[in-house]
Amino acid sequence: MATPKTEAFSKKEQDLAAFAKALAHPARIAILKVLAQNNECICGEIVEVLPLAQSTVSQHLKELKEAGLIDGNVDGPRSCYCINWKAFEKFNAEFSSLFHKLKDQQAKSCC
Amino acid sequence: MATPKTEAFSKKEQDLAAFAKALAHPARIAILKVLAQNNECICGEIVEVLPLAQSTVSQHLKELKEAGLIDGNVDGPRSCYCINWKAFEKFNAEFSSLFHKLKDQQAKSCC
DNA sequence: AATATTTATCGTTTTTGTACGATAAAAGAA
DNA sequence: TTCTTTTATCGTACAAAAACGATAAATATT
Repeated sequence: MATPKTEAFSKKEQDLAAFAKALAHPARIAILKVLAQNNECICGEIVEVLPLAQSTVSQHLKELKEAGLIDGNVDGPRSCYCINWKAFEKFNAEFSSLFHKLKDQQAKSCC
Repeated sequence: MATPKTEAFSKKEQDLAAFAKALAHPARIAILKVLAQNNECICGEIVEVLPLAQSTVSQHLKELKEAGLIDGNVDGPRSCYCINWKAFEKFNAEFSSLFHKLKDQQAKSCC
């Protein structure tokens, strides 16, 4: 079977992996940049900038939203997205923490 | 077509995405933890700890290696892996940098 | 009311990821 | 040399991701 075994790992590991997965595509990193640069974070603007079809961009936005990294509000016929800084910072901190925790544990390199 | 369009993005975006992808599975995060905890980072030890088949672990190790996050030395019939701290720190810094750059750019939230 | 604009969702195709067993390769032990 | 141990790789199967066009839903505009 090729059923993923994500359940077999700790919640923290799962959460961090999910966060990393959300950033694991250049389009989604590009989207975050656009959201930070433009005050008007309208879906259409993102579509104009990225070299992807509208439906594909919408899909990436959905993934970022499900990961908690962005929020989206309906504004008439448009959708306005922006970065969820709280969540973003939390994950950034957890990631840094992993790095430093690992480094502290490392007694001495073996190879 | 469903051919990924990674080439259409900047190198920095691609690199960061590749780094994130390497961490986008709980097993690979777990492997990094084991590598940091044990001085003897033998493949077999990792296999014992993880709930995955030997071939699957070997595959994950390969991905981490290709991402540059770990180094692997052959030691007789065994393989000894350890974290490449230089690469790890570099990516950690770039990731933090992205976060702070985004945050500085954010003039005011719009939604 | 009819039309246009905007975006989410559906359906589909292709590619990549995840997982395993089986086997090959390499080195140590008998 | 033969056998055992260890790990990488191959082949395979299924799952999930990435991409697109088409369409539906919601709201403005005329």
